[in-house]
Amino acid sequence: MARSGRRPGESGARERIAESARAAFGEFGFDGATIRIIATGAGVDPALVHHYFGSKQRLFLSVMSLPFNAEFLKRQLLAPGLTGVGERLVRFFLGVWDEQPSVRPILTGIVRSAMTEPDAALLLRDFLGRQGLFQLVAAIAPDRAELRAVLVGSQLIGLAMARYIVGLEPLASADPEQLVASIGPAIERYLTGDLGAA
Amino acid sequence: MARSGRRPGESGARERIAESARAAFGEFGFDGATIRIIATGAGVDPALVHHYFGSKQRLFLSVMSLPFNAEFLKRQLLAPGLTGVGERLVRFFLGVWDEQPSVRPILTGIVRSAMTEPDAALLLRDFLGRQGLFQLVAAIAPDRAELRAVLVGSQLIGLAMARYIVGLEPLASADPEQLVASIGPAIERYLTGDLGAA
DNA sequence: CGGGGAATTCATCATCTGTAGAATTCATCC
DNA sequence: GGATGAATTCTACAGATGATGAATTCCCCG
Repeated sequence: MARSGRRPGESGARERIAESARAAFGEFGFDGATIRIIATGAGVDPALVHHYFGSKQRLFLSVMSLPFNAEFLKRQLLAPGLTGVGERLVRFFLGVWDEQPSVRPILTGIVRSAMTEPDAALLLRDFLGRQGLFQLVAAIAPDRAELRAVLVGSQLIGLAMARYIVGLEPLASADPEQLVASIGPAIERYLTGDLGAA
Repeated sequence: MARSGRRPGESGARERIAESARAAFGEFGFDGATIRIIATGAGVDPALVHHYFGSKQRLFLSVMSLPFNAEFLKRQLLAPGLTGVGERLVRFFLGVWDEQPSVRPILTGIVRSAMTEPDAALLLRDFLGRQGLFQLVAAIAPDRAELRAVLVGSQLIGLAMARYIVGLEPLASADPEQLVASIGPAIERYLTGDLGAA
């Protein structure tokens, strides 16, 4: 008579929860994405979320990790030489946001949550700093690589915020190649140019 | 015996609530800043907040308006001519964040809240777009002023996020003049340079 | 000196939040 | 085929949150 208990067949509930969580974190941020919203999105009882992931924080950290491959990026961006590396980086960055439906909620979620959640801010710092961009920048310009990396990071994160989160026009609906041509040279200067006195 | 009722003398409660609200919104964002936190910060009962401002949203909008004076900025930045206008804009921008203790929580609050609160996103769009930066940019470069304005805005907002909200090193503790020298030319190119094909 | 209105607080509501524990159902292994 | 354990749900709690309405106290004007 009761409807509790295990359901027959393979359910894949855990993966459905993870996907629903990514979507919710991406749309509403850490605070706005409630466990009940996530559970409903996965067609599942809220308690099951805790059963699998323990707490909301652990759920966030388990599910929102970025598949960032610095080695691959280095090869991809530096193969044609140094000239045009700024354009290529912007093109790659926009491509990830525009064309990869699985990665986008992770990125928006991290950015949205980093404003208020220290854990998310840590993820963002890692991506922009030592664990992420820095690896790439150090291979291009060893001198003052930290400063160059965060300058590039600040422009890229500002671009993402304006285009994808705040929806600032005409940035939000600009043609990607227009942005590559506009922003690429600025990035390239951060990467290889003269940054002024220390 | 009861402690309710009006208190003797001038209290300035309304202004204390406004200030406490600015501080709380700046530190915790719209969602994190609860009415109780705001009331406690003002030394006041939570109901008084509603008495004066109606709802939390109206409180936010009443209290978080930016004193942005485009005319003053134009005169200030364009007086010495066009050369170096990028550096001057970055210097002015950093000066507002670094040196004006009253404006800073408003800025952090808008940025923090814009990630999840549509009203705050609107404020941010206004500041970066038609009502704000665009006024300045149009006076400098009439051609493609909208695009130039949002490009400048994206770099400035990214800088603010990295330096003041996420605390990304070495950006967070960099010397302002170092940042003026590093970022100013990029801004200047957005303002006056060639942005590539349309 | 009396009354109207503003300031302030109290008590409270309905709702939502993350989380925990117990109960129920199924799959699998011996 | 009974036992063990995992999957899933139910019920519930304790706390926080935004909001409301009534009560209380004071100021000011006549």
